Amino acid sequence: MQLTERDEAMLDWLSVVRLADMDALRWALAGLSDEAEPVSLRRAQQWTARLAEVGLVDRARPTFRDGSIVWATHQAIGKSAPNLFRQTTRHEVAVAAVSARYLARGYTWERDRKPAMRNDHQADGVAVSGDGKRELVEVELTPKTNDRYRVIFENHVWRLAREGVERVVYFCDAPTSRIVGREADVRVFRDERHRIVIAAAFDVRGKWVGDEGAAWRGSASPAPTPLPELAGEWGQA
DNA sequence: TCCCTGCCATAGTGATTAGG
DNA sequence: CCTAATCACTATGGCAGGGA
Repeated sequence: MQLTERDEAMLDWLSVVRLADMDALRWALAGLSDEAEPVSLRRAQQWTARLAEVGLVDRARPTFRDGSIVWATHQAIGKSAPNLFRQTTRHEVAVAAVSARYLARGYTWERDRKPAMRNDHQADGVAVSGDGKRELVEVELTPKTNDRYRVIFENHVWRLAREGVERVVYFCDAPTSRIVGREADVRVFRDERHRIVIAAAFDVRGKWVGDEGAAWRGSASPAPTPLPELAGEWGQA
């Protein structure tokens, strides 16, 4: 087996997101080949098969109804295999789905920094565009308590103002998007509100159903995918 | 039914080797 | 030395089979 640059980039990415489903792999494989459209499901499965054969990735189907979950093995990245039965697994798979779509848009993906102070908040990921603009990415499939939102949005506003963060983007299911949108309306100053973008991109089971692109349309930065205004349906929920 | 897998044929690419 | 044939891989998609 010949390990290509893209294979290595994929393993690096899996090292960051830990888990991904086949759909996320389709986007990540495209993004790391500088392509904007996802590769076929078949292709993603075969990529997985190719790397699984030499022990660099492993996969499982925790519930047979859903697709496979793929992760990089200890041999590949020096991290132990994830526990697929934790509560947070669904969330991690969703984060990977979002992350992979950022890759396909030419962003790179990083883990957010560890909380630096009391009341600090660590986002699910940081997407960095080609010209270095950073946006915090949150994936929320269940609403948090109001009190949590107070702390979190204070932190977002701080980071927008002080840490050079361009935008904060939430990817939610529809009910959660409404709640997050309402919180953002209340807690973020009017003239900063447009820098919090909320997309209803998942169904309640955590499957991506979003309009590919909606969440990027409000982009505050011109690159890499300059697009006009945020579509209304994603806006104030 | 949905989803994954194996097997198949085909095409493109880059490296290596045989022939002139 | 240059070109062409060959080889090893990867990419893509069709189709049948199998499990829950």
